[in-house]
Amino acid sequence: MYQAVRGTQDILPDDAPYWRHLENTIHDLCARYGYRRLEPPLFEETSLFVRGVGEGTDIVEKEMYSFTDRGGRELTLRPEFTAGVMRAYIEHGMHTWPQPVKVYSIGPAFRYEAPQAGRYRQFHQVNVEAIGEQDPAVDLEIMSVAWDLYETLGSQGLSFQLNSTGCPACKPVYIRHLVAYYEQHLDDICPDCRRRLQRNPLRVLDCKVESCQPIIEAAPHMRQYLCAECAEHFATLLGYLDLLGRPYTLNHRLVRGLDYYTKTVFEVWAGEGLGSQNAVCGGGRYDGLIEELGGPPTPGIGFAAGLERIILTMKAQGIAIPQLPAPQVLVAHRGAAAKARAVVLASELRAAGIATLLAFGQRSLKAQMREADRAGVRFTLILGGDELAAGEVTVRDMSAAEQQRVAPAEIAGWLKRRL
RNA sequence: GUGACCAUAGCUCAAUUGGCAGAGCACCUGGUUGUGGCCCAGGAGGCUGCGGGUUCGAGUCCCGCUGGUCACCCCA
Repeated sequence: MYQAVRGTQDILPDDAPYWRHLENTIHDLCARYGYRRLEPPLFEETSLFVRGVGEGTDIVEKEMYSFTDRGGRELTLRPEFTAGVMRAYIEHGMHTWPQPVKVYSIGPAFRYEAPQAGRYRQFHQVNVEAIGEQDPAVDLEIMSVAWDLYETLGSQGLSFQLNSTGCPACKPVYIRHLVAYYEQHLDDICPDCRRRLQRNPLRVLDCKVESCQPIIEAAPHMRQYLCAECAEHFATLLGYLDLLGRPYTLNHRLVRGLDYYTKTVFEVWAGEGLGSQNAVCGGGRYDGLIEELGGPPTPGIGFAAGLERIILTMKAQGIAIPQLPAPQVLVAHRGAAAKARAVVLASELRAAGIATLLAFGQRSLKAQMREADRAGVRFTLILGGDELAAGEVTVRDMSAAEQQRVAPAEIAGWLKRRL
């Protein structure tokens, strides 16, 4: 028997209301902040992601769904959104638009990872970007969109983790000091950290091995090495956050897996429901990315949030979602002639804007009533020999268990007054 | 990619030292001639994830594969 490919899943009708509610919330929220939708394609040239995400990252090294198409192009299913959005910014000359260009995207992304709770190979993200403005107020705005998303949904127990990773002027200086510090403790750290020191030194900061913790605690912090510009940017952002009374946790160990981040980086951590995955949202500033991809020097900041993870936390916290409207009328019938009338009646009711179910087959009236009951409709319309002869329709109010005859021409109006 | 645990009906789970594969829910049909929910009766639904092995006999024991969950890793 076929089954969904490892790491992929079906969104079934019982879960669909969560998705719809979440997507509606995102669209409303982005509109409130003046972000417009931009949907890049699901796949791009592989080299775009290699350059954009970074050659040494896990994503590029071992997680991309890459393939060669029939024209010999090297393509990759997007593992994240930012690279594609930046490509679109450059390709469509958006640097000539009013800056910053504020856009968002919703859709699937693909990474070849070991699936577990809250982690899938096809997963969905909302991605929000503000491109072309370096003002820390933009950092604040991006973080506020993320904040408001969770606030609007009613999520509890979230924490905003915040750090600055500096810029090309100060980040390398810090890395040199960090490496120098760690080289004095080579015998005390775990093998993974010794490897990280070679490949991606910042990653030692989020090592979880017990014996590495004291080393990390005593390690130099990025913030001690921020250049004047980065320090001022960060201080201004913190001031804005304080003005709005937004709680955040300064986390000097927060480093992110994608190479393009500069200055502000942040994550939102969920309290429960995600197993060992705690990040429901991650983002930051990427002031060098567009230039790296062949565009003009352009600052930018954005974040991505995982929709599956948001829904998992919503369920874990029992967050209520709006009920989707269900059909309120079912048309039942007895006999071929009545069924023909029922087919027409159902069509007329839908045309009149009344969500209507038609009983299929020619099952007993009992079975059709049972179907109406399970569907939860308020009225069942019955068409049989008697109704045909009288030129009327029987309308049964399911909750009151009362019924009456109504003329077909009046039935739509009769129902509309009561629904 | 590494390690641990797990896999029985659509769902949640039973099945004695290895001895005929079951229940609840859900689904279908009935319980007089055209009426739902509650109740009663019946029915359908399984090559016990897949493939090998041990055995007179395997859902049960062994091996491999696939998938799920968890941890590592990483991230949304």
